[in-house]
Amino acid sequence: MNKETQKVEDIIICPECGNNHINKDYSRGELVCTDCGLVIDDDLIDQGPEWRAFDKEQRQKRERTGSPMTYTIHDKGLSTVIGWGNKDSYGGYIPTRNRAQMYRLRKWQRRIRISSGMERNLAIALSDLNRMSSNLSLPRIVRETAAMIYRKAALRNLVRGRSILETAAASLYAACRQCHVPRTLEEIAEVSQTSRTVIGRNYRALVRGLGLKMMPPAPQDFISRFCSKLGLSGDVQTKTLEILKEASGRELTSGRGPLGIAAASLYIASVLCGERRTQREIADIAGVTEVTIRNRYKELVRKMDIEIVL
DNA sequence: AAGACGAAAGTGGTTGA
DNA sequence: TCAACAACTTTCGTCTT
Repeated sequence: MNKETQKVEDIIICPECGNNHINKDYSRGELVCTDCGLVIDDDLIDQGPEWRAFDKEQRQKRERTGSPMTYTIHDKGLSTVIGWGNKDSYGGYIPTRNRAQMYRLRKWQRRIRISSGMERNLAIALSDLNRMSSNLSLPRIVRETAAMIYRKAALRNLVRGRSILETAAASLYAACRQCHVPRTLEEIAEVSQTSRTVIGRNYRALVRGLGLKMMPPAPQDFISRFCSKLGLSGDVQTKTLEILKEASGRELTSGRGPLGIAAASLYIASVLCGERRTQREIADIAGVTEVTIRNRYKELVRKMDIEIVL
């Protein structure tokens, strides 16, 4: 089909004046005859996207429905933005002499959007949060939780006097734990350009200041991740969880680092299932030392009457 | 040769006076 | 502010597979 025929097919004749100067105004959903001004169809449906998107980025740019409300944008993605087209709300063009005024309006709109110090603070923090959780490929729910925690912290003036980045990292750590997708302090530190110690300190301040009820991380929560990193089967995972259940039933887990417990039970399970990994391999993944695994697993084996043959 | 073992000293953070 | 403290790490020589 060449351009010529396509053009012909698109012509709509105005029933009022018989001309074909019809203007489709998708932004207002109207078919208007530019000669006599008759609105032919005010219920014009914009059928499907007139654009094509080849990748996610393009689609995000072109999609007309906005994102759902989210805590990860500092104004929850709900603020008004003055559009850039030089048209007024009736679709008419804005005269040149008013362009400067429009420009100033847009400028102030932007400034109001990120006005107070807190808004600015939030904007920075949330972009940090986003970057860090991307690097850790954390699920959306964790990002939202982290953003919410940071928001609360900001509202309670817990950020002033602290580094935004550190507080953001601490929020993320807290969110991970709350959502039962724990990351170690090391892992958070890794992507946050700060130290484990500092994040830990800020985290504690956060918990105290917001009255968050945080349970110590459960060893169970680490298992699936460690297993997949070690290339261990579901059997091992199941076995590990069994061991952990038994161990916590016998009060063998309290007062011990959950990472050490997780690593030790994983080691035991890997041996029992005939998919043995060395203490060193597991230690590296879990972020503890072989010695800790050794101490924990000896203890578990002794107190739980597990027979282990290396 | 690699892995497991365990003793001993060191580390960083918490707690309580 | 400081010392005691528990959990964990580092280090290293020895034993096991």
